[in-house]
Amino acid sequence: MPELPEAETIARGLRRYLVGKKILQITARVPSLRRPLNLIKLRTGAVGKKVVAVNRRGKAIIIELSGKRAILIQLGMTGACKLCPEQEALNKHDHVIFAVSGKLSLRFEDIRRFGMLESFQLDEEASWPEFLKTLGPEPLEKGFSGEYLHTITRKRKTAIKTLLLNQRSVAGIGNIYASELLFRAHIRPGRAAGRLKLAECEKIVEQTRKVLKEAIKAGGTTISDYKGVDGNAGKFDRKLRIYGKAGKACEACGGTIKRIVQTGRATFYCPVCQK
DNA sequence: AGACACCCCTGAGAGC
DNA sequence: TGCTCTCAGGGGTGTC
Repeated sequence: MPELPEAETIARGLRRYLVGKKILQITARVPSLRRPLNLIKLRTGAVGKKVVAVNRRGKAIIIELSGKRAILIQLGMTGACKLCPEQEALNKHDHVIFAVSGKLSLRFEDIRRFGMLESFQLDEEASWPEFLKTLGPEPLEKGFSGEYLHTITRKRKTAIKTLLLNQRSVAGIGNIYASELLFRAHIRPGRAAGRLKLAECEKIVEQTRKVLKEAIKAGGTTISDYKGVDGNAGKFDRKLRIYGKAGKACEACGGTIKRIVQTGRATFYCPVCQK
């Protein structure tokens, strides 16, 4: 499900209600998500601690706690964080429940269980989840520039879309926005990354920023099951120009939108507009 | 090193 | 109605 804009929307929602609250207890209703849940480590790291901040890194949400502890939440394909009154009935796929002061309940719901929850020490990089250590620059920050993209792509034969999906290149771009931003940048997803000119890399960076910012404004994308902390769906799906539109007319040129598969993931593009 | 295929899991929708 | 098949926003692992 969630890419950067969805994670950002969730992080903002959590921040608003969670900062200053105390984690009272953590319970799990399944033994594992993507990996076995280390409930003991989660509890030792978080129970009794106060929420200091809620941040986002790429597609992941980081709940910062007192004592420099933190919880990393990776949403996977179908993960969602919901905040509700503690007495509210549990849903079938509410897998991990955080009891929070003020009679609140933070619930991690995840139909496909591709998500991950990990506890770590913020000021000890050695304790960080591997995923965090290797994550590329934030696409909305200065580190992600045309020059950066140009540099890391030299001699790379990988398709540009595949490279953008790799979280080590840049953090937070997922399958939907990868198609959308390449459409807006007029670049074919199958182009060898190493053959892109500096000006094209700049265009990609510019359109990445634009599309992500627009999506954050709209509260994320809803394909089927994305929800914000309050259960509200995002509205960006109404703004998608290319994703999921195979066989339909390109809004820019009227040409027919194509669907291809790259490393097992669907890609959509306009063969006329994108070179 | 880097580029893939495959796997984890449930549910929705299409087609028969 | 109910079966079977395909597909789905992520990312870790193993193999060539």
